[in-house]
Amino acid sequence: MEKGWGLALENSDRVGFFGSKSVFEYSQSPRLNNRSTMFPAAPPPAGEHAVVLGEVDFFSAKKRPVDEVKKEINETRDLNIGLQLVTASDRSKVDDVSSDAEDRRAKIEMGQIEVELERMKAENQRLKGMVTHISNNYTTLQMQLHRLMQHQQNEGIHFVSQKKKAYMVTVGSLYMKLSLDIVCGQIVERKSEEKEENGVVLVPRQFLELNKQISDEQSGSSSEERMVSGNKRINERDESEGSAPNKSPKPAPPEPLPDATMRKARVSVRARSEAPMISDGCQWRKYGQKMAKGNPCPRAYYRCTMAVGCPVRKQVQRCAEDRTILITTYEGNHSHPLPPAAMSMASTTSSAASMLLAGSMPSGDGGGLMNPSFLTRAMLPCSSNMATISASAPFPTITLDLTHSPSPHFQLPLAPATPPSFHQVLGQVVQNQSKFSGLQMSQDMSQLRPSYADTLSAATAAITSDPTFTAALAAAISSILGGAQPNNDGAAAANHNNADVNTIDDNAQ
DNA sequence: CGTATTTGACCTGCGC
DNA sequence: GCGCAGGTCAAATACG
Repeated sequence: MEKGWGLALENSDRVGFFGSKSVFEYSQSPRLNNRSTMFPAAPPPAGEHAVVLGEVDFFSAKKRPVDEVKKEINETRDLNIGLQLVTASDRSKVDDVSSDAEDRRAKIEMGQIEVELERMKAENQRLKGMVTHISNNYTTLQMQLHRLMQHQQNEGIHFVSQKKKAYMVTVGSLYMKLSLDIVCGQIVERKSEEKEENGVVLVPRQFLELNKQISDEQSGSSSEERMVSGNKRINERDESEGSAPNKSPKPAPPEPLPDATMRKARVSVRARSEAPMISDGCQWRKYGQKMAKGNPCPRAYYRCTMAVGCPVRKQVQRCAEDRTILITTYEGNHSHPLPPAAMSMASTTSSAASMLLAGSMPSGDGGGLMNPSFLTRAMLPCSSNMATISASAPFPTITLDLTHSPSPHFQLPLAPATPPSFHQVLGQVVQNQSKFSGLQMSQDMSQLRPSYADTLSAATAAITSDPTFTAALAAAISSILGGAQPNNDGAAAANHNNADVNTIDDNAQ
């Protein structure tokens, strides 16, 4: 429906219209029985002016009485689209009025756009403020991390003692356990020499499983026999895939056993909890319980029931020496989507398994630098009371100890019945990795035998550059950010003499 | 009645 | 080869 601008001639009953192209005069014609009619506008009498009054429906107006149309025009005055005086006799002026009215309409629309623009500017400003705030927080955290790294560098590394399957080293006030014997072929050879001197077997079975290339170099040794025996169960399960027979003098195939490794990689969590089981976001079904030797508390076996056929299992057992500590050991990777609350756990086990698997990968550097012992050192160095790799367990096991307070910067209170969340655990691991990345050798390192110092240097370089560890760490971090739910639980503040066989404290005594 | 837990039996690996 | 220990299975039982 076209609308035109209503014109009124001052001191006249006549009403005119003009649209975008034409100008008409509208009035009642006595000649047509006073019916309203539209005809081309005649010039107004001299001295009269046409006044743009307001907007009116062009076509419907001509069928209505003049007074009614005039009334409608007047009622639209508040639209503020006219009121410019022009000389009706000057057609060009009328055209100008038309053009000007269009401009005014455009200006109104422009005004609305400007209002919207202002609103968007304000919103943009608010979002900019948020970005700045987040950026500042990020910078602050980065500086804190940098200070932590520098602090750790100042603490240095000190060789403490040699144990049967590992070497005890302290980083600052914390212990770390190094499986130096399986770092690379050269170190293994040195261990063979030491074996003659000390009569000890230094190669943990599970690590040999993951690094057959190294073990193959020790053909005929007792270590290999242990490896073969330890692999028997895995090989039997993989017989359908054509694995090499057990106890064969022939070298094992160079390819690792990723499935078996992933299946056997474990993540053990120590946490103070009165509850029978820590809440990890998954659904579990108990399928067995056994009394373990040396522990009056039974060990319960659970399997994941969130999906049919999910291979993930876990064991729950209380620590023999301190029954307030609940030891939960996870094994395997979920074969189904996980709820956010379970993402951190799944990411942890998956990352651990990935890193252990990476340790089994054949390496072109002549010995597989990124083997599981590196993971040990990656997790251990600055928080051996936080995360350890077990050298005595039948399978590679990462132990996250939440019963200690490894760092005042990350110390969080823990209610006795509420275990810490894995977001905190992983955050600690991230911190540890950061600290280790900035690790430097102290003067005491020069007192070590060269092979150990070299090994530690190599370990540092490997961990800081290894993409697999980075990827695993990224997975853990993304799970923290993506699946984390706020949890104020924390690690226990009190120091505790950890007596579990899988932890470093016990081995260090 | 369906589901979860308990518990003794069984299997397997490993040391002696 | 035997015995021990860890791990799993499955029938019996408990529970809602």
